Amino acid sequence: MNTRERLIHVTSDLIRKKGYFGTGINEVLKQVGVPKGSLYHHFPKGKDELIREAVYWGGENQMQKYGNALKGKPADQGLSDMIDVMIDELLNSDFEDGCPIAAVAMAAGTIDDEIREACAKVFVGWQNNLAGYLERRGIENAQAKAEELYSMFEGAFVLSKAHKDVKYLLLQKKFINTILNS
Amino acid sequence: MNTRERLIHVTSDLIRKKGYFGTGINEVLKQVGVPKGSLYHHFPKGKDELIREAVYWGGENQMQKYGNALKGKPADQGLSDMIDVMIDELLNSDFEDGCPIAAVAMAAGTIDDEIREACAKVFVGWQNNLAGYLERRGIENAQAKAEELYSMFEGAFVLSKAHKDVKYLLLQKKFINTILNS
DNA sequence: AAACCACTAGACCTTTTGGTCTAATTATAT
DNA sequence: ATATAATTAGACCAAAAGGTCTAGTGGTTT
Repeated sequence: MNTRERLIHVTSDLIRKKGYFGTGINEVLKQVGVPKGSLYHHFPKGKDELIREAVYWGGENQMQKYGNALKGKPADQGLSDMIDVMIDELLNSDFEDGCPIAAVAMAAGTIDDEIREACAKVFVGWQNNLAGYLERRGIENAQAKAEELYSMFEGAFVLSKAHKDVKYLLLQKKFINTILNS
Repeated sequence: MNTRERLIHVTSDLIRKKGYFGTGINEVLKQVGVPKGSLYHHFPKGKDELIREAVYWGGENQMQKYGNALKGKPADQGLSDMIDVMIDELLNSDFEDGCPIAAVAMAAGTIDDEIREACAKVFVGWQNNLAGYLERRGIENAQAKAEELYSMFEGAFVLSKAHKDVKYLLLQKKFINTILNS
């Protein structure tokens, strides 16, 4: 893997744990093992550009994980497995890895607006992807339901991380059909 | 208002905008207009102690706002008005003011665990408060529904802030009765 | 008045932050 | 082989971070 990609991957990992302000350029450099010059060669605009790319990459990476969980399953089962993806990420990281986008999005309004837009685009991409999936399974109001499901999951992700307890994500499973059949 | 309270209020305002890492002691000091000595007199353990107190105060302050919105109304109307509290906060701050707890909670696992616990306690307090409210209105499974509603609202708060668009919070209103009657 | 207390004041310290800049190196052409 | 471009290397910088420490101020209490 090349330097540029490694910088993005490490940054993506850090921002999901610590957000925009908590992610330092020097820490990224140390983890990747490259000097400053490399970073500013690949990302001339510095930290903001790096974080923006990490948001996009983290978003696509996560969408693939969700896609794999959904693929070829009935809606309720697919969504339940999607929740398991989030649960596993929390458990496998001792509750450090939350949503790869949310921690940065929280600082929206106080940081570069292009980064906020990147977060928003990722969220929309996820929602549209899920809406298509639901539509293909004949579910009505698929777009609104996809948006609602992501609201629920996003909130439960935050609460489960804060409590170091996956119960909030597990609770979502009980409401999947409530939403799908509403 | 005394110095200690002003420090807490300003810190609470800052952490809801920028989270734990984005909130600097020097900025708090500048906004309150007091020197370092005052801060370390009132909060000998420094930043972490100040943030913890700000989390608790912000949590109680927010619960009061929610309580006022709910008070003396049927459940669906109360919850709808509670959502309006969040919407107003976003609109009145040009989408800078999100949940007063979530931005700090996102960094849980990488910061002082007592702060994470403070966030968790605030969330539980909110949920219990809402559960009691629902129970008093004869709603079954009040605790689970209260937890679910907060998951939904918390997620929608994040998404609406990221999009600079209150549509996600507005969408929650359409699902209030879906949850209450489930 | 004297002692004591809570609090303010801010200089100062170390470490870290994001960023710039110049040299050296490595690939890729020709 | 040589010129050219891409990349790495890291010293260096100003600003900001969180924190410590000593003086001083102002009000109570005795």
